[in-house]
Amino acid sequence: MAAWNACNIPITQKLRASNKRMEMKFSATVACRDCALYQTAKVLGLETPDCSSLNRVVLRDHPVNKNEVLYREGDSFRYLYLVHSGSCISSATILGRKSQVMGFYLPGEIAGIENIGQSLCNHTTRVLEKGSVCQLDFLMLEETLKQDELIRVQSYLLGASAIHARQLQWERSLTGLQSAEQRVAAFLLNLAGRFQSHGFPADRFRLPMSREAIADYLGLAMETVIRTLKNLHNRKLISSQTKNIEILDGDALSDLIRS
Amino acid sequence: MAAWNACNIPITQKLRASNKRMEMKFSATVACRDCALYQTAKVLGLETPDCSSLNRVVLRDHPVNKNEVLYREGDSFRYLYLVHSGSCISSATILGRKSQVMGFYLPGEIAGIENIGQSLCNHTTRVLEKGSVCQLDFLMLEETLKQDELIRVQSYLLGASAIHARQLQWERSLTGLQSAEQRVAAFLLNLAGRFQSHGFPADRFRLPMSREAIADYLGLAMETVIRTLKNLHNRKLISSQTKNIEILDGDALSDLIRS
DNA sequence: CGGTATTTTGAATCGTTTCAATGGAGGTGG
DNA sequence: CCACCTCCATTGAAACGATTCAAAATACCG
Repeated sequence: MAAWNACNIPITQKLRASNKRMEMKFSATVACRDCALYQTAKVLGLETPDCSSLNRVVLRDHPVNKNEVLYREGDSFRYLYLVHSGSCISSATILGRKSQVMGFYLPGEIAGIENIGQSLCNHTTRVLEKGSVCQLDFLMLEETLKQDELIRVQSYLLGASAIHARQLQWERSLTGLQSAEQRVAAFLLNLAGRFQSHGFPADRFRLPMSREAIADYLGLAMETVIRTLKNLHNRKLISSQTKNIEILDGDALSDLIRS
Repeated sequence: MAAWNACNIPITQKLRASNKRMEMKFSATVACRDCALYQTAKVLGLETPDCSSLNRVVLRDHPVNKNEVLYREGDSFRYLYLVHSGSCISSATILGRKSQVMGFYLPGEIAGIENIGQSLCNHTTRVLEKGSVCQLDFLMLEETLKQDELIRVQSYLLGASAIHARQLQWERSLTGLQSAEQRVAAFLLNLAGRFQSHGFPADRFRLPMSREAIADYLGLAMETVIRTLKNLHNRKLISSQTKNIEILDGDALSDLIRS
């Protein structure tokens, strides 16, 4: 299926190619605290199993429930949330309008990364599917970590931030896709690529978000999203039953976007 | 007219509030080289009239002609272009499609800022209206500048990069505006705010770009942009004759977006 | 003052939205 | 374990708005 879009960079492997990616269960499973700490250290590029210095930075590995708010628009920015399992949705009120869905955070991605470089949060992020997140104290980072750890973690976050900027640029280019079919196809391929880059199967996944959220994200009406998915299903490009998606012909989906 | 959108931060004043903004002529005027160097130094936050160290970083103040290409998609990223006069348009081929307009650079803004943190250019930027730009050698920065100069320039660029990210986020939210009228209104207000933040009048300006470019940028057909402008003109919200725009009722335009 | 590129206008088509009503899934409590 | 309730997904039909295609008018540049 080649590269589906320009945004699918494995965050967890960006800076350390030799870093064996951790295995994450897709459904919500609350790992033991020590294990979570260890996983987080690995993700951040810290090899030492002795990650005692992380104890003050990684505040907690935290089970989260549906609709729980991680941070709210206007909050002062301090924490990052590494999504271990479950998923999140972030929205913002830009242009003075009603809140619009700005993006989704899948397992392996970092909620709050969009705030780096700013003092206030500009999104509201809430939990879509219950799971667990690791809360990192961004301010504490600089004070606590050992010099070499700090550099590694910082460069990791810088990389993650660049990845987020690319995702944003990709989203911005959705405006150029006029037809609902193209937008939905692009959306599915983007999700597939992100799942893949975090170690999950690309052609078979469960949509964490509602049809309404997809519609808002893509700038379409909910009914249009539904009809488009059904149409793609009937043409055997995908299999779609409620939240379960299977990509049957990724190349054809790519062609849709290009035409 | 209050704040029109969340992206209107005076780049030239972001980090140094006490920095008197330089006067720039709107139409193309090629300043003498020394003068340009001095202006550039001021914009970057360097007070010393002795900016000899800038000589190796600011390669040249360079008159540019319409359609001239500053950098091309895939080029290795090295230079930033401070737009002194004239304006630029940047486009990219995302999602494997035909090139899409991704944004515009007005006088006082920095073309190439979107590449910071990446090794390759991901946009193609060309000149819309002839003018002059200052070419900065981004790689040379670190090697050449004195320590305190380097820090000041770097933090300036970081701030500019954050501003670009906010503009990108604003553009991303265009997807949420369904009607052509809302998109055009948002576009005009965004332009007005950017002109204002760079020291130009907000309610009376000349569109640097063609109707076709606006249409591509907003994800509309060119004819729709024309008809929408005409409609806003007839309703006396704006005055529009070819490239000359006057905003007659900014509040009403804001209301359009909100409704 | 030409010649070209851009802007403007009109009319028909197409696709998306909207509104309204039905169907189904998941969660809670008896 | 089932009934119930609520939220979410689905379907249909009508209306609206943007696109498309084609032609004319106007601006811009050398």
